[in-house]
Amino acid sequence: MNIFRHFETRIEAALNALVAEGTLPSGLDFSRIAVEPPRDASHGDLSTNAAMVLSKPAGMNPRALAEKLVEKLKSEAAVTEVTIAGPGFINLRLTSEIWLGGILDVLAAGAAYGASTLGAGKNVNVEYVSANPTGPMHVGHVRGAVFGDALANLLEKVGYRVCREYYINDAGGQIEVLARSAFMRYREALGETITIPEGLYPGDYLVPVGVALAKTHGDKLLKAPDTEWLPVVRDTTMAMMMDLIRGDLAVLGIVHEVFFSERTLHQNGAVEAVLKLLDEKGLIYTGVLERPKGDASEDWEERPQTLFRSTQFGDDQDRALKKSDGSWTYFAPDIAYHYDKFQRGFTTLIDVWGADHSGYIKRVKAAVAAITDNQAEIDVKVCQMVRLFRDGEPFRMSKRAGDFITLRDVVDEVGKDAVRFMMLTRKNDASLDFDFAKVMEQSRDNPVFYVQYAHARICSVLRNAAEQGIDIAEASLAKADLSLLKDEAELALVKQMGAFPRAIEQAAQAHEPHRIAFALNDLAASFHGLWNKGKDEPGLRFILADNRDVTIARLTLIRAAALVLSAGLGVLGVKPAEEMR
RNA sequence: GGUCCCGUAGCUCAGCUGGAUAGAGCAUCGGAUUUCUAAUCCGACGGUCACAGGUUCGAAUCCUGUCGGGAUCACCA
Repeated sequence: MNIFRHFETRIEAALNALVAEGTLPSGLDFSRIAVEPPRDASHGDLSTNAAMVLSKPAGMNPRALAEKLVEKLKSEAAVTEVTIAGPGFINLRLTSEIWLGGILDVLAAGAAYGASTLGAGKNVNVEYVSANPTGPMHVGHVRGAVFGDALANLLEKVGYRVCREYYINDAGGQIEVLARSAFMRYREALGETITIPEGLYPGDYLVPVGVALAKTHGDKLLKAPDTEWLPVVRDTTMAMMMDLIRGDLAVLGIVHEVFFSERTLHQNGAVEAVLKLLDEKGLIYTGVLERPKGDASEDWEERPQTLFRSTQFGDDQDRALKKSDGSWTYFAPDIAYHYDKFQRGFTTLIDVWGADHSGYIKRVKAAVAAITDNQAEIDVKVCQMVRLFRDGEPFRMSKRAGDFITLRDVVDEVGKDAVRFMMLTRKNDASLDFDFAKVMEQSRDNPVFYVQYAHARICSVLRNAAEQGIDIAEASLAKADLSLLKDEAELALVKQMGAFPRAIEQAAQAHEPHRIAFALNDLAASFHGLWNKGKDEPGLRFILADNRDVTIARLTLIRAAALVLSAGLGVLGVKPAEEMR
């Protein structure tokens, strides 16, 4: 049971009762009412702003309204005290039984703890990574990949049906460049000595592609004209690059359900179709864009182009759909792509992009609004840059060919779990510092370690208990007398666990998985604090030789805490550590 | 120049979609260990929430403007 959600409904019931007896007018909007933990725990267990929010529409003084509401809430089960504070906050204090009961919920739910039906099975499409298929993924892709994946997990956790999607940019000019680069490697594989010309991809990840081409085609392609070998080489290369990328993503534990090819949109006429749709709405014209202000470059020239009236949907400028030579811009198939998502039944779209694409948000939102007649909502999450540090020193990747840090480099050095957690310790729209040393550091300062250590510590205590012959089977723990948990720090931990489902829901609604990382850090802090309290007061230790019942109750408590930690880590895609070594 | 993001303690950052006396970690200072792993914990110190207006019962949070930092810009993808 989500205690906050439970009391939300109880408060609404109380308000409805007040409406029924004429104390409050009907037709009030309850949507802004919040039930939350008070900022200061001394105020109580729960706090609601109901009286303040409803005061104006009800035409009542907030405190007077609060008093009426308090009358109703006093009789509520599990409520021990109701007070009015400040401008009209209503603070509730609950029995410790109801909080302690939450421990059983955790045990019953296990790693699924915090799951809810908020999303009601609604389809959500999360598009993330979508890196150009021209080589292995580099470190710059990692944050968006982890963010998108954790967000997808989070939405699934609260009951959405999530489609994880990757848009393959396999139609642009860079694909031909890639194919030509692979062709060089093909010649190399046939025994030629090659030098990769300027402008082609020099990376040696194409060497296996050349070998594969040579194996399949022998020297047949050498004699063929461009028009013949190019499609062959392109398709083979693309397939191998996507395998490479899927492998990279797998290293991070990421698996997409749908890989959507841009090229298919050109081939099946979807781009023309969506342009026709926009044209019928009168949103397309031929015109000339103005020179961007502040652009003093020489090579600017006026060009008549096919333009989309994105300014009608909040964009700053109309946007080109065709280049001056009549071919499509990148934007045109992208509209078709988003329309395709809509046609596949998605009315909630989330795109995860890097900071370098932020200038693209308005036009895509405009396009989605236009083609779906505002029937779909799209949220574009931009992940700001990751700055890399080694031992506190920033370092940049040089642009020189081949000299970039790959996703695999990072994962090989610090491990999948550390990378994933660290990437989620900032909100997406703030830039993030990633220090290789800090991620591996075993200290309070490193949240990756700190949270893992809390979990491992609990596992360690449970192992010790088992060695001492204490039955820690789930079924036995479920029968513990939890009323023996009386210490303030114990109850604080229990309340924090009880608030966890709420944290999950709010993170999901805000599309902000980083909040889970912070909630876990807080939970770990409460546990470490409790553990250490047992040092000062031996009577508070988890395992007491002379009191089996209290021991069982405490082991149940920390077992539940471990489950909550692993539930949260699960959302982040991080495996909880059983021990630290 | 336009657009987007950021600006909160000396440093790195949270701040629950507008709530109560703005919170953590690091650093500094003072404490706790024959350990259920001290790889941890407890306490103290530390703030004009960049600045100026506005909206209202109430603003770090929303709006306008200014300043500072970053990203980005028309036929690349």
